[in-house]
Amino acid sequence: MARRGGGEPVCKVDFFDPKRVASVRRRLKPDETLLSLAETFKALGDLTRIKIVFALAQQELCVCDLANLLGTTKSAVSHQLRVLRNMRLVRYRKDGKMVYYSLDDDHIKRLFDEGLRHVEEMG
Amino acid sequence: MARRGGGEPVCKVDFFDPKRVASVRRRLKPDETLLSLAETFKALGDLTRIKIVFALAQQELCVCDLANLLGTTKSAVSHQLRVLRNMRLVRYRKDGKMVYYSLDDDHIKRLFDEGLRHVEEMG
DNA sequence: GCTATAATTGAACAATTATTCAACTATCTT
DNA sequence: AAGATAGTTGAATAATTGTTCAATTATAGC
Repeated sequence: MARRGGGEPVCKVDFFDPKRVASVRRRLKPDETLLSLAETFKALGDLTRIKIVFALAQQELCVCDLANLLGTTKSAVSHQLRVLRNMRLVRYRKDGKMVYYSLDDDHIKRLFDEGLRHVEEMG
Repeated sequence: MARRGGGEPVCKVDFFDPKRVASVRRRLKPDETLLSLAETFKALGDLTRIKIVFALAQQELCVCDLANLLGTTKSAVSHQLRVLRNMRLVRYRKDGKMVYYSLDDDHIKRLFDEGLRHVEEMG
């Protein structure tokens, strides 16, 4: 998001179908819900994080495993895991010094698979 | 993405489980596929675009309708529609001066609904 | 207590992004 | 042909984002 200036937003629309618009507006979910939804998708909208999710869909892994798999640092992975944690996409358990991550629930795998199907049928 | 400097990437990982990592790496999809997937999710990862997708899931709308619904300009909507078009999330048909947009296929609706279910169960 | 290792965190910076504005194309009406 | 309207596009800019580096926390073994 990136609004400019401070002026009030002006709707430069010349013509629209009030019936169509009203009908959709009535069914529109609250901003709060849609924002959470957008943020969930955004959390999946990065190559590194998608790889993390794919990997965790196979099996539980520690931060070191992920860093090695992705060829990056533990720090970078940890930062990205936080994004996924914030959106409740992954969970973790501690075992001594290690922290093992896994997908939070089956929704995530279904979401991932549904997206993959779209991409693979896109050609 | 935002790499800094020019040095070669260094893997600062001290220890990892080679068996686990190798097993996951073997099943990892090609970068190209995962990048498309990430970009698809990224296209859905914005409040304005999520609202557009939600609206189009209800019914076909023209750019003016969308601009009015979202309280923004046709220009802003048009820019965002291009992002969605690029990822084949929406299609359009022209009718005179008007351009009517709709969701490209049922995958999109399922993807959206699956995400919504996750968010609404998140609490 | 001391050292080593796993992971997290905050600051900094380059890259990316969303909206605005202005200019433009295309289509309809007269 | 001229004027009006629907939509697209490019440039500019403020905000956001991902990785790196350095410092820190927490646990294990000696």
